Amino acid sequence: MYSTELLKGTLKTILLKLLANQGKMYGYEITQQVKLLTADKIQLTEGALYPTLHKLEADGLVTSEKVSIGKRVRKYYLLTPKGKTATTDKVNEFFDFVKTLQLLLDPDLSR
Amino acid sequence: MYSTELLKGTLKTILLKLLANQGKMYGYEITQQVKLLTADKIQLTEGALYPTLHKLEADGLVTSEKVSIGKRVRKYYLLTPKGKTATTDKVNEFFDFVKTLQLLLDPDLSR
DNA sequence: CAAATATACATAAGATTCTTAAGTATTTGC
DNA sequence: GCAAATACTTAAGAATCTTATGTATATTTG
Repeated sequence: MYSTELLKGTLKTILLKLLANQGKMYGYEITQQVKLLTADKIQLTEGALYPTLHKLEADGLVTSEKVSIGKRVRKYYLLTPKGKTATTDKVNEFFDFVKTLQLLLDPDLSR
Repeated sequence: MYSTELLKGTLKTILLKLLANQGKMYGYEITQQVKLLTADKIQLTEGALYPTLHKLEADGLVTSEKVSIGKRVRKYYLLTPKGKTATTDKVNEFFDFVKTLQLLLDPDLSR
């Protein structure tokens, strides 16, 4: 587990990219996928996840559809066209940022 | 320039590593170095920088010494032993985090 | 030489984003 | 049947950033 201050600023990017890869996902599924894919190193908390999903929806990057499973309701999220563009932009920006940070944090690698 | 939410969580790491590389630096010098080394892509704001330096000092990771330049006073910061350990830890943690995020953001690279 | 720009630090108000916590309810496994 | 897992929501508080303001000295430039 990381000192989660690192997660700040990358949560939206993670969510968008997962949706881009998987088509559609619901909140709980996202937490499990992230836990699995990162070998427990990143564990999303509900208090961060759900408000962020709502924000993405409010910003028009995702839409949601409710699906009843028995008496329970799952809320699936999927990317809008605007969301697809945003995903590419944000992922690129992240890797660019990392490259830039390497100039500061690891001068040997950037020679 | 990046959507600065990415900077969150990495500012302390940047400051510590710069001090580790350069021995000692003062605030304004840090802003200029970062601007230069990142080709203007990262520009630290004073409102973020100075409180963070104060925090690092309060946490015992750096000490400061004031140096008079004419009538003006520069405040140099330098790492404590505790700060040196923290620098290594934080830089390692950052690169580990990036590696983990690649599992999520760029599945092709992690095969 | 006056005005603009650069150097240098500090801090407060507000915004954003996270953690922690509490609440509600259904389903599965033992 | 009871614990754990599934599933979503929201509120209070903490942390970290931006924007803005304040103060002051030094240098550059027209």
